[in-house]
Amino acid sequence: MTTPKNRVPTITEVASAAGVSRATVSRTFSRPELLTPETTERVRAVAARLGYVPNQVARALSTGRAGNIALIVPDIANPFFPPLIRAAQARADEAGYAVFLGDSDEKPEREDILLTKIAAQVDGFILASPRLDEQRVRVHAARRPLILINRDIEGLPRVLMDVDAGITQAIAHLAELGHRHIAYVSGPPASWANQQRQKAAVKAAKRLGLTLVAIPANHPTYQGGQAAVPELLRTDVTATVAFDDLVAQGIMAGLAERGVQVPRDMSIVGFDDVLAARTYPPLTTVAAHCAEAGARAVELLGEILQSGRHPTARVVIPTELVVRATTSQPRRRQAGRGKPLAAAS
Amino acid sequence: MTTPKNRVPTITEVASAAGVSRATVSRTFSRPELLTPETTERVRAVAARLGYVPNQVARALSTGRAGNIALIVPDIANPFFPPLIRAAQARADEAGYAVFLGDSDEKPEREDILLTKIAAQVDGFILASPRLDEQRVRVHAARRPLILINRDIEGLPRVLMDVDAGITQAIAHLAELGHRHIAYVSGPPASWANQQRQKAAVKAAKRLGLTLVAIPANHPTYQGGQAAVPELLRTDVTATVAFDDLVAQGIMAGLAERGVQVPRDMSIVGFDDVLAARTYPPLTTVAAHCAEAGARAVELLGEILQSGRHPTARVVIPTELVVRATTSQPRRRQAGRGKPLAAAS
DNA sequence: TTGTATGCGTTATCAT
DNA sequence: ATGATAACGCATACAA
Repeated sequence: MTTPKNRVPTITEVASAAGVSRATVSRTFSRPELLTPETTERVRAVAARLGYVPNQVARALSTGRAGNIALIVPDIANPFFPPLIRAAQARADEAGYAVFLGDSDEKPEREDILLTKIAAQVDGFILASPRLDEQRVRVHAARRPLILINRDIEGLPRVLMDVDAGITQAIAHLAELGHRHIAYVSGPPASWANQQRQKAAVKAAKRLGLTLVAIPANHPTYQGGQAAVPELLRTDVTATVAFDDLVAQGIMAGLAERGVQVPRDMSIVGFDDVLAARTYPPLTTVAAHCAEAGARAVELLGEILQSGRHPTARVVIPTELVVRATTSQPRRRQAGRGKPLAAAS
Repeated sequence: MTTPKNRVPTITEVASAAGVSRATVSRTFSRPELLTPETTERVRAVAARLGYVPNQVARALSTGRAGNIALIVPDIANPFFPPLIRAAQARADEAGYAVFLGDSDEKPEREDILLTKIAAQVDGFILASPRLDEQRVRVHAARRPLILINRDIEGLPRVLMDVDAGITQAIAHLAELGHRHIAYVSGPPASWANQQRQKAAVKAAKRLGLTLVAIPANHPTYQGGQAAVPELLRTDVTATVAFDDLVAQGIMAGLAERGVQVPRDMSIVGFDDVLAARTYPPLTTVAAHCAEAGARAVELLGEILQSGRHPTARVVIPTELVVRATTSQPRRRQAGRGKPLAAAS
């Protein structure tokens, strides 16, 4: 009824139907304070009857403001991102922005392409855990407001996790339980997040007099964690801190396959807290509050877009250890590691 | 170097720099076959030097084609969607489309708003598991090409899962193991997907002479599944088919809390296969191939946009049972349920 | 308070 | 094969 044909009416049709100029219709939707309440109301009524909706494309071309933001992530399917995306989306929505989602598939060059391709369609970018090199990031940031998540580049607005606090708590927790030898199973070496976490782990371990070995997981995935288990078992560690929850989960699976019990034979600590209590046993992990990170990034971007200013804010989100059930005291005899079940008898 | 200032050059600047008309520059990027190879190359060179990128907004306004598609989902954080989104995103990218992501937060009215707000900026929609009522969906579909995922509305192009096949296999599998009383823990009653699955379960159970009780999980989440457990234990079922993997996982957690062992005391079957083997024990589930659904939906939309035709395709993606470790024969004595541990002694 | 006229960057129509 | 020019739908100086 409201829309006789498939086409949505334009501002011109509303104007003539309401007996006003196009400018008045425009103002009705963009700057109603310039109009008499009566006019606005009348125009609104006509517009509603006709099913008129301001054309955002035309608006964008005219004003230079797209009303959109872009969120670019390395892998949507990584459980770290959905909560972040969800929260960002919700905040953007409140602020009246629609969001483009880009998945770079962990490839820096894909990030670069996405960034340039949609630049004209968005007012700003949020780059989550970008793999792109610093120089390129700066180039893009020079064109449009750009917020970084999980990457600390001087001079750019960014939202970070307080990795140090969480990791320190985790290592202290393990030390308190009596662990002396622990492993850090790392994520992508090129990842800033990984470097931060590894560095923090090394520092905390040193301070507490623990030995820490780093074991690479080629990919920050379940499979990556699983694949790291053989090398993990070649060491004599009694506890493992994983790059993230996904890797931790993979490690747990790999251990289970080999009959190594968690936490009896090996304590595990994850990072991110995105699996909640959804592992078995429920995972002890460092909560990174990724949803909050997403929300804060959008807020930051919104402020920049509103003010036109360019504050190089550096938001740090606190992290903290959440102790669940994958950590406990090490077994008495740590000697015969490598064949833990045999050693137990 | 390539970009002296923050602003990207317009077609006019490229034109004058290359000593050609704006039309020629335009053709260089949209219809190069109309130009001499020499001209295209020359213009391209100048454009590259200046850092020119065609402005998609202006393009959209001029052509009516936005070069974008919208993907709307009820909840990004539901593990069913990330693989779907990821696959859709990848396909869209190949076809040169950027994608808007909308999260309706399971609210029909939010879907409605998103749909109308973004309409002008996209060439078509993909609506995954829409909660919106059929009439409204049709209204939107009349304006722009719209593909449905997980919703069967006559006359609209849609991508569905062959729920019947998977559920039938699941029930048959349980029957074969010796289960006689099974439960279906349902998802959102308003959800078409839930109705399909429940219907299929009822039908399959009847055919095999099993009794099936339906137990509601208010929300299709981990918590929802967990909350359904008390009611589940009040019945005398020995096996449960859950609305989806998330609910199944919640049920497993709820059972574990109460000392009910899976699969010894209760067999569990999920749906979707999005948790892979990431539960403990690894979940027996119906694989729904949601990534493929996302990809197919984009392909379908692409075809429609290319051809301008409006084929009301109905793509059905096969599903099949994946047996892992949460299903086994029922315990001998089923009498004293409700306090399964006591009964065991 | 409202109307008039111009421009946003591009494509498409019509010439040449 | 290329150039001139009018849309596309809207916002906004400027005028009234």
